[in-house]
Order: sequence, then structure tokens, then C-alpha cells
Amino acid sequence: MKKNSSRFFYAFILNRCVMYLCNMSKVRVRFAPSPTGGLHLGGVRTVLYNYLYAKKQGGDFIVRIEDTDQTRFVEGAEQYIFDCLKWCGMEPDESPLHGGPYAPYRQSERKETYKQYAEQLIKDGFAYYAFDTTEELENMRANFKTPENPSPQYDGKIRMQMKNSLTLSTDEVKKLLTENARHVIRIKMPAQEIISFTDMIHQEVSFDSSLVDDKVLLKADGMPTYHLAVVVDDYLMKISHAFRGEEWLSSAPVHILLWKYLFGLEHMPQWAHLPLIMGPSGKLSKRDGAKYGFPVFAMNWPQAPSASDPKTNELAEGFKEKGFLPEAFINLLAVLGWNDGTEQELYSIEELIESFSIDRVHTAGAKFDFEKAKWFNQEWIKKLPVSHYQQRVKDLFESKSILIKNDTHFNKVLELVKERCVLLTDFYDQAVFFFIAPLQYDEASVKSKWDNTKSDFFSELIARYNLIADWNLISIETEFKNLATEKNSKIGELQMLLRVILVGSKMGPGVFVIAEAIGKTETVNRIEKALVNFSMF
RNA sequence: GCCGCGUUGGUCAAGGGGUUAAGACGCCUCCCUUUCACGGAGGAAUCACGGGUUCGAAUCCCGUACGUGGUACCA
Repeated sequence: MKKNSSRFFYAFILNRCVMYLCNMSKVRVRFAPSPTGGLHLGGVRTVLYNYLYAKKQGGDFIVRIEDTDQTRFVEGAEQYIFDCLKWCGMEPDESPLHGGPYAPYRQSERKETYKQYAEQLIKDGFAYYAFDTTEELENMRANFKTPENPSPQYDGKIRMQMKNSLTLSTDEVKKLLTENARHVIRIKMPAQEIISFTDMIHQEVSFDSSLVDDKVLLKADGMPTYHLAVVVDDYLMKISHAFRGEEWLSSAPVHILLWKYLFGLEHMPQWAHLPLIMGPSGKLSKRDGAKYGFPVFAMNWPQAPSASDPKTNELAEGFKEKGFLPEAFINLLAVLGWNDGTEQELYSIEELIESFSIDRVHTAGAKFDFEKAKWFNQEWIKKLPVSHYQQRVKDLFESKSILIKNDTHFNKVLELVKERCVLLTDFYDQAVFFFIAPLQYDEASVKSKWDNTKSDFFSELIARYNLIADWNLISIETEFKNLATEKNSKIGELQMLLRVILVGSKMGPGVFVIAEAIGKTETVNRIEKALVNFSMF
């Protein structure tokens, strides 16, 4: 106790010192999705690492919607993202739905802000207007294309051959601008500069500015591109740490430069580029889900209906609907690319917050393994009390037309079978027979064993069972075993037959436990029914 | 092509100069159970390759190969 509190004290002091030395304000992280479709594995892991880091430091978790591409906007996607976060147990502190001091949190609603910064960059000579049409850009790419350079860039080498405010006269530019000619604003990448920064995962990363193209900052429709928008918003929203997928690493130099030009490197958040999650063959995609039979989205996502191809109007399955518990989903994602150095694998969200550290995140991408994912779910089903997921299982039963009348009894049944369920959906097969009599039997197991002595035994068992006043595990088992002994029959064999009679197949918990649970009347009914059916084998 | 990032069993991974190279999933065998699981005991399987540095390299350095991301008025 004493040791703990002193440890806490020193940790606290250390923390304060670090904050003082770095002149650090509050930890603020953001998850910035585009509302273009389902939220997949990688996305959820990115949120998770953001969330864990923020919560561990007592910081804020912000969700910002990056909807700057109006052509890719999908109705309902934003709400879906929030639903997924809620299901996963990660409530944002600030977001378009939750509000906050830096609203609006939707980039489309901050359009004018970005424009000012873009103009500022032009004024300072760090950016320029470009008037090239789509055709002109295509021509450029076609003309400069060589086997050695299959995808020419709009960069320092060719910008002087294009139609922009660097090549046109001031008057021409002014004229085009007043005429409202379609144009974009591009960053002017410096000719020779090594741009480097420290990534919390990859350590030192550096780029040669001459190899990076003049990225568009402000599009012709006045919307910013991601590059401008992240930097501006991260600054305005006082983001302290920016964790994102590794697919952004290549464009990091653009963002670093923008920070330098606009706000100063000292205000820049600390970066961490998270390795990508892979599918069985390469990058994890929606297709992998269909191909290998596992979900890639957090929750079901109805693919956008397409008039030209009705096949695309299908459902992308989610972990929730597949039968995963959010606890398991979060757990498996957290340890896919991170571990705390101990042998622990099962973590609650609170334990994750406690143990998480960004510097123990792997540098390499990890392949998603569905078998292991299922194992996590199985462990969580065993670990959590049945009451935790009872409603979901109840809904499952009711969707299959089995009405649950008694919740206490239902709870007991689930308790009996929980350790043999991997997915929540398994509860149906594992427990249906507690509610309805088997419709068919495992014939192969019965055929070789069934004869007159067996049918005599079960006929007499019915009589004995009918006499039991107190229907409980002991009386059921005792009667059964006594009768078997009297008849000089093999108990094990008869037990197996009783199991098939009650369940339909060789599965489930102890036979007498099942008999007790379904009750005397139902047990007797099922034996009677089997006596008729088995006579045909 | 160019640039970035990466590479420990099939998968997730610990280990970061001297280890019999942890552990988990999956697979196999056995025990438990005349069921299916759970549980328990075992087993097979690994440092991408080639050069250095070193008494000693999975570990440090350099190449190569492979993978992956970027190379859009997408994010």
C-alpha cells in the first residue's frame, strides 16, 4: 500500500515535470473519419489507440468529420460511425454530435476558414494558384510519362511548364481570378530540403522535398484537401497528438511544411503512424471479408445500391452482427500490433487504458487472423456474466421464432452452454433443444445400439420418471442408474441414447442436467416420441 | 519506375550482442467425458537471404530479395 502510493506520488511529480518542461497543454487526440462507408477494422484500431492514449493521459478524445470530398459523401455514414463508436464503448468528448468548444467539427462547415489560410500561404510565397484543366493535367502526365517515370508529378521540375501564377503574368492571373476561372491552390514544395520529424512509432523519418509533388491544398470547389484541412484543424482544435494510419506517412512532409509555414513547428502535434492491418493476402479489404468469410466492418454496413450493378447492393457484414462482443472486438484489435511486454492477452477497456503505451506499438503491419479473433470472443463469453449479453441472445432466439417466456430460466440455460459458444450466434445451436424437442435424430449413433431391451428400458423409465415427485438432478440420475443396474445394462450406452432422445445429437451439457432443465413433462414426452421414431430405425 | 515504411514458427508475438529463442491462436497426440465443449499433459513448426563488425549476431552495420503504403482537384 505504502509502496503503491509513493509510486503514484513519484509518477505524478514526474508527469508534472514533463508537462512543465515541454510546456505541454492538455492531451487532445482526434479521430477524423470520412463519411464514405463502413468503419473497418483498421479504422476502429486507429480510434482505439487514440482513445486509449487520451484516456490514459486524462486527455480529450475528439471526433472530427472530414467530409471535404462531396463526391464521395454517403448518406448515413456519419451516424453509422457514431453508432460503431458507441457500440465499442468509446464516447467522444467532442464531436459534431456531442458538441464542444471548437465547433463546428464537420470540415464542410468550416470551408471559409481553410480558404483564408490558403490565401495566406500564397501571400507568403509558399503556395500558388494553378489554372490547369483536367485535360491539361492528363496531357502533362501522358507527355512526361516514361518507363522510368510511369507517374509524373506536378512538382518543382515541371511546375514552370504549367498554367499557374508562377508562370503567368500578374495581370493574367488577376484577370483569370476576376473572371472566376476554375483554379486550385497548390503548395510550392521547396527545391532542396530534407524534411524530417520524429514519429512516436517509427522514430526518425525523413524525406527529400524535391521528390514530393506540389499537392493541391484548396480544390476548385473551394473545399480544402485533406492536407490543408488536417493541419488547420489540428491547430485550431489544439490537437496535441496525431495518430493515424501509415498510409499517411508519405504525405507527412507536406503537413510538416504546412505547420512550419502557417503555425510554427513548435505547435505541431506529435505524430504516430500506425502500421496497417493486413488481410490473408495483402491489404485488408472489403473483398477479403467476402472471400474468407469474416467481417471487416465493426457493424453491418449496407453497400451503396448501384443501378448499374445490382450485385453491389449487398451487405458488408460487421463484427457485431457476426456475434462478437464489443469487449472482445476491442481486445483483439488492441493486441493486434501492440502488447505490454507481459503475457497478458485478455484486457478490459479499463485495463487497456492502464497498460497502453504508444511506444510499444509494432512497426510492422499485422495480418488479421479470424481464428484468433474468435478465440478472444469465446474467452469473453466465458468471462462475462450471462446477463451482460442475454438480451442479444434473446433477440437471436426470437428472430428464429422461439419466444423466451422466462428470463431466469433462459439465463440458467445460457449459463449451462456458454463455454461451448465461440460467437453469440452459437447460442442458438447450443441451446435450442432446451426450448423445442429435436426435429431429427443422429440416426447413426442410435441405429447400431437400438433394440428391444433399449426400448423396454426407456418405456419403463417413463413410468419411473412419472412417479418422481421432486424433479431434480439427483432423483433423475438416481432413477436412471437404478433402473439400468436392475436391468443389468451398460449405463454409459443408455446415457448416450437418452442424450440423442433429448437433444437429437451427441452434444451439450450433462444429460441429466438437460432433463432437469426441460422439466419432467417435456422429458417424458421426448422419450415417448423417440420410442415411436426409433422403432423405424 | 521513384520515394517512404517494414521483415522472429502458418498467424499474433516476447526477446534488442552470450537464452534449451518465452507465450497465445491454429494443427496433431493423449487424459477427462460413452456426447460436444471446457479443462489438463505433451508434440510438430521459426530468427527472409548475402556480406561485414565481434571471441560471440535473431539482436549492430551494409547490400539484396520480398511485402506494404504513397506517387489524385480521395481521404
